[in-house]
Amino acid sequence: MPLTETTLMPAAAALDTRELQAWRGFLRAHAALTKALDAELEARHGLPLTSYDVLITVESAEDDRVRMCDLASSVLLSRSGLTRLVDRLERDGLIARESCTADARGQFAVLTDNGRAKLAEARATHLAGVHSLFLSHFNAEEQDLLAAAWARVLPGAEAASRAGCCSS
Amino acid sequence: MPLTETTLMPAAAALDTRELQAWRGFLRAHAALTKALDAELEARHGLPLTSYDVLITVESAEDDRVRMCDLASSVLLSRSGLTRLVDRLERDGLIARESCTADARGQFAVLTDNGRAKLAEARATHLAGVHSLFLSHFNAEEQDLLAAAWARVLPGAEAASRAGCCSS
DNA sequence: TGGTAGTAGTTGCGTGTGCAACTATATTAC
DNA sequence: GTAATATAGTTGCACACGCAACTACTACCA
Repeated sequence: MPLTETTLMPAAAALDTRELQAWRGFLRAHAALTKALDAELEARHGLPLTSYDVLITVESAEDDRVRMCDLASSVLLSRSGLTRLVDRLERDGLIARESCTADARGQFAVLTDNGRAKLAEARATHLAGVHSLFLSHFNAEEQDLLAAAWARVLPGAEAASRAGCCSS
Repeated sequence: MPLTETTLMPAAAALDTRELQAWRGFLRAHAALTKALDAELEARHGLPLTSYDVLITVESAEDDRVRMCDLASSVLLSRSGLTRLVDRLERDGLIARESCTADARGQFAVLTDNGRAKLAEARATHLAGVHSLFLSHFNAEEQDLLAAAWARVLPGAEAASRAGCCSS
């Protein structure tokens, strides 16, 4: 239980209820949304959310192919994590690897026909889920506010996450 | 498309840029924020974010003790995941287990003195991080808007995530 | 040209997590 | 009181992920 006032650190006051609801709501909303969307995609199409993410990223790229390193940063995975994920998608026939002629170190992840078909199925499910569970709660103006909010938060957050530790 | 009621729209069109920024920004912001906050807590106090979450939940409970199952749902972990996490915290001397006299199946996770001390250290770091990376980007009114947004999203999202699949 | 530094991708290993099965206790029905 | 069912917590297992080390290649520089 709360005992003494916080020590002599800067800005160490506990969060007030407004802050707490803004922050913890954000965390809970993310957890619930990703869990629900992942479960739905998995149940209806046997496709985890991360795999869907890869497929849609590849599909939206020029010529249905993306370099592995670009893909990794797009889908928020480490390079090794992406290697393994693409291994699975290749095993399932949804993605193929093609080597890059311009840079012999490079590999492209390329969408196969099966991958395109699977994505066509899954996209409707996923978009409907994102709409009904998230976007439908906001009108256009509110969506703009959210987008603006992330635009303010993201630079600092991504810098801090890359740095490993935010200066202070 | 700012649909007002949750109309069952089948063939969902692709997200427009406003929707995309609201949704993907949310995902990226969460990933970056949790990664940065976790790394900072780990670097400065050797405490992962999930462990911090457990400690603060226990501390804010009556008598510094919480039943395992309540703790699991508070920190968004499965029961088995929580068992293992509490194992680690017990090994590190931050949490102790005490059996529950009222229900012989039950266990309490109890904060130890070391746990309380560690939490006192870590709290300042974490709160400063949450402020600087997230809350500082919003004034009080905007924080209220965010809180209201999560209040709208959460019931449906948590219901869907519990159901396993939100049969649209 | 040769040497050094940097980058792309993969692999070995450790870790944190969920699911399903299990034990032990509680609750309800009869 | 006993049987059927539900719940609390733990354990076995599988899996997805990150880090660090490694190979292969590219880029830069003197």
